[in-house]
Amino acid sequence: MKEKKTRYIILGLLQNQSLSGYEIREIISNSTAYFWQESDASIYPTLRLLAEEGMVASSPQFVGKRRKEVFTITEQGRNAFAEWFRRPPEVDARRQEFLLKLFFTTEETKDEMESHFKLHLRQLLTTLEALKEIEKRLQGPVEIPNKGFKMKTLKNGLAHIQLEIDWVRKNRK
Amino acid sequence: MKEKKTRYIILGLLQNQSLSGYEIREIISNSTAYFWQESDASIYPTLRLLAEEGMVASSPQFVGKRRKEVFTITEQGRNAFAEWFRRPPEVDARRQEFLLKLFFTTEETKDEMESHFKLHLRQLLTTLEALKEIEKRLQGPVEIPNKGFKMKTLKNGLAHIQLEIDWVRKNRK
DNA sequence: TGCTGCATGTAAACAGTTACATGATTAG
DNA sequence: CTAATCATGTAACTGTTTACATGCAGCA
Repeated sequence: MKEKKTRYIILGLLQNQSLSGYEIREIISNSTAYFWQESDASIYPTLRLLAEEGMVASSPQFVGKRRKEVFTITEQGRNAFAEWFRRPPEVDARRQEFLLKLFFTTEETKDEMESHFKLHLRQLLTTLEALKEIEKRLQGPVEIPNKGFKMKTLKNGLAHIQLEIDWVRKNRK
Repeated sequence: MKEKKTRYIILGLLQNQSLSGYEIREIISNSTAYFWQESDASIYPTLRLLAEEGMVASSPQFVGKRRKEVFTITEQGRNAFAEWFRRPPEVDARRQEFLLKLFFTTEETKDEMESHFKLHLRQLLTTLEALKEIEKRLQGPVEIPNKGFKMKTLKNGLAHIQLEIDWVRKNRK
């Protein structure tokens, strides 16, 4: 029984504030993307779907002349979110192409793998920086509801990234 | 540019040996599934596709009276695999429902999250055991081509699982 | 004038999963 | 005899991505 998970990150973000599709995209891509990604194009259709189902209500807002469609969660939406939250999280399908390539590495291809290691490390360091940025923001005086749990989520990411960096440094050569 | 990745794990497994669809399924579900999963139903159609493309050749084999369709990689298949191997691994779409729920936890829902932690821990311990089993097999005297790289892949998994277990133990309560 | 960022969307294609279906063989 | 395992498959669905498309506003 598969079911569109995109719904829940949207409903989750709408718990504490009304947001436009664009704002949701922004939040996802620079704060939750490290543990939950969505492609840009998936936001708008899902918002429309949620609106049709009565999970969110939309109303146009204007900043100057620029129109924005702002979405607010409804009581029904809150219930659907709570119902999802209670369900045990599904184990996520692991598909790590980097490890698949490592697994299939041979004496003949180990130099190619070595270059994948290099790239992997660079990407990890970039991600690490990004996460540290978020950490700074989160540690700052900003008011964020349920900061503690968001911090825990972040720390989990930081720990895995740091482990992976150490592992890469030990295993490449 | 998305492209069926299922092809490559199949081609990879066929590098050193000819296998039937069923055997491929078995290998995936009890040895690579920890970093690369495939649903059972995806194997057979992909094998047929690969056969149509000339990447694999199939020939019926009989064990007693039982028919088995055994697949062998072709030169073309080896080239396609090598070409894939050289390409930089794509960053995998992270979608960790457990973390998404942690991120959205509030004072009101923290008990529910606690029960998710419990289940998560149990699942981690099960996975840890399974990985240790594989480790034992791998450390044994069995002849496995390019053992070293397979061992590295495994150790990576073990390290992350162990980290996650420690993290869970620190963060639940 | 042209570029960047804000803002919203659609159509088509594709990958992957679920659920179902079938039958042979072997071990207890 | 019957349950488990070996063995192979398909149809339908659905979630997701890719690529494309549009237009306004502000700034240099």
